[in-house]
Amino acid sequence: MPELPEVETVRRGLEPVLAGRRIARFEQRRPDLRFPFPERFAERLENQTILTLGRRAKYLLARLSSGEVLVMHLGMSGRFTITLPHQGKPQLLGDYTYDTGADPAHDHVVFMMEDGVTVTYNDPRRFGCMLLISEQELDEHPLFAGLGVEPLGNELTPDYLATKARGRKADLKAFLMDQRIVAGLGNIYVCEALYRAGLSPKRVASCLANGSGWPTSRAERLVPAIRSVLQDAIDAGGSTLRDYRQADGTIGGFQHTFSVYGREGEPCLTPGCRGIVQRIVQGGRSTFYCGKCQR
DNA sequence: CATGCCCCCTGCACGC
DNA sequence: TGCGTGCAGGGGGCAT
Repeated sequence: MPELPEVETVRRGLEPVLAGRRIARFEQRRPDLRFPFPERFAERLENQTILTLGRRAKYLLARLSSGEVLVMHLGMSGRFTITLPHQGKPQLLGDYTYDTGADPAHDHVVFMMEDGVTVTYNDPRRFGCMLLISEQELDEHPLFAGLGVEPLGNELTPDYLATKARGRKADLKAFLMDQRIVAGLGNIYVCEALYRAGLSPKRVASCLANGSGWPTSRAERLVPAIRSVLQDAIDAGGSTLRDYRQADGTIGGFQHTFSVYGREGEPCLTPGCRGIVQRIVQGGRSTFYCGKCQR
């Protein structure tokens, strides 16, 4: 799944075809994804103009002229495909060129914009979701109320991490995976950030604070590690695992830059380190790290 | 409140 | 070729 860099990449890909455009028709092909689709979903979308396409954590937020916000999450396998209209040919829903290689059986939702551009949401595992929430209620909605800081914003500081980590018994991996602490990190980028910071994923989270609650040098290292790995990934257009593609059909390249993720048994890339990347399981999910240079 | 585990679902790689 | 197993980028819900 798309973690923050992939969602941001998708947002940037969709923005030019969605923002400022009216949804002419909307097609919903099944009753639900992770949650049931909203009541009267198509009615509430059709003829609305998408004012802006934003992102919070791993959620895409399409602000509509009606005052509602279309909230979209890609889960593990969600993706969008943009299809341009055939030249000189009326573009009808269901009559579009499918160009991603994805199984059309999992095309659950189709947006047709006023200019004939089609945006299709495909999600084999259906862990994604779409919700309509009024703009006023967005911040108080259960999905958003508890979210932690945006890692690329100004609020992620060593002080913040130390405050949140103080007294925590969970390990660093679980702490950073917790969306209530830092919103948008996932399995890949937590592993990569901990590598960049030289911190073991098994270390207790409270090691980010000292006895007085002030940040330790570990917290000081972790902040730039998180920021840089996310920014580098965004700059590379996200990571492409299996058949994930960007909204415009091109493929992100950050997976070629992974230092530890998916590299079990391979040599650590830290200059001079003779360690081997190992895979362990934490909270039921794979963690990759070098036990030699990540302490 | 914090923590850990299960589950939702499909596709794919692997070993036999 | 077929089949069983384990694994996959998330996160809600529940028991403890």
